[in-house]
Amino acid sequence: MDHHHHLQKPNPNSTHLTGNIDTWLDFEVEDYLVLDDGSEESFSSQNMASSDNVTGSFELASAGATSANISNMQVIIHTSKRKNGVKRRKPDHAGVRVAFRTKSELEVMDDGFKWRKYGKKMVKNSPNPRNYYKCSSGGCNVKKRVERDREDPNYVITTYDGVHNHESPCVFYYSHTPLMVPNGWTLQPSPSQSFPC
DNA sequence: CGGATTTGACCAGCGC
DNA sequence: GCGCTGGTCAAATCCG
Repeated sequence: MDHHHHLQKPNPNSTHLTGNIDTWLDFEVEDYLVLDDGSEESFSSQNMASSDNVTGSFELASAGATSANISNMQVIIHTSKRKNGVKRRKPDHAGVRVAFRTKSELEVMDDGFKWRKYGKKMVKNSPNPRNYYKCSSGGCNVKKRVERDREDPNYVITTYDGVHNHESPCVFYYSHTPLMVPNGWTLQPSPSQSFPC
């Protein structure tokens, strides 16, 4: 799969961010894939290549030309979980799940999509609630969960589940090739400074 | 009034 | 089966 595309960050709508963009973009390679609870299978970059749940992974590197200090962020994509060969998830799920972890004071980040909150749950062993969102675009059943990291409350863990059947309403430039990218992100053929939203 | 959110109820896996 | 847990539903409520 593609390497080293320029990564456009999700829409950092400043009206919803108290911190600056640098805070928002403060990813570290090891920062993203900590899935929280024991029921989740989590992958490290080492074992994911051998995991049969992983359909694909790719590495995104910033071209370094912009002020965006995304450095070598890596994103995990994996399919529906299986147990004893039986899919546990509903078939209408696209089966693609992406999780990453960002340092943010805000739980909700504007990633360019419209989300409708449909649930909130306290999870075991965490003082922080987990919030459930569904993409509010018609016919698109992408979901995401947002929760604050249990052992480092400065971080927010966002898990996207599924692939949008539509483009982000705020994408102006995007590749004509339907590459698989994390929801809310777009691959760009070349570095760009413009973030239309 | 219409759409989003809140919140307890409900449900489905899973382990025992 | 039963209880625990996480995910979803939906009625009530909120808010523009």
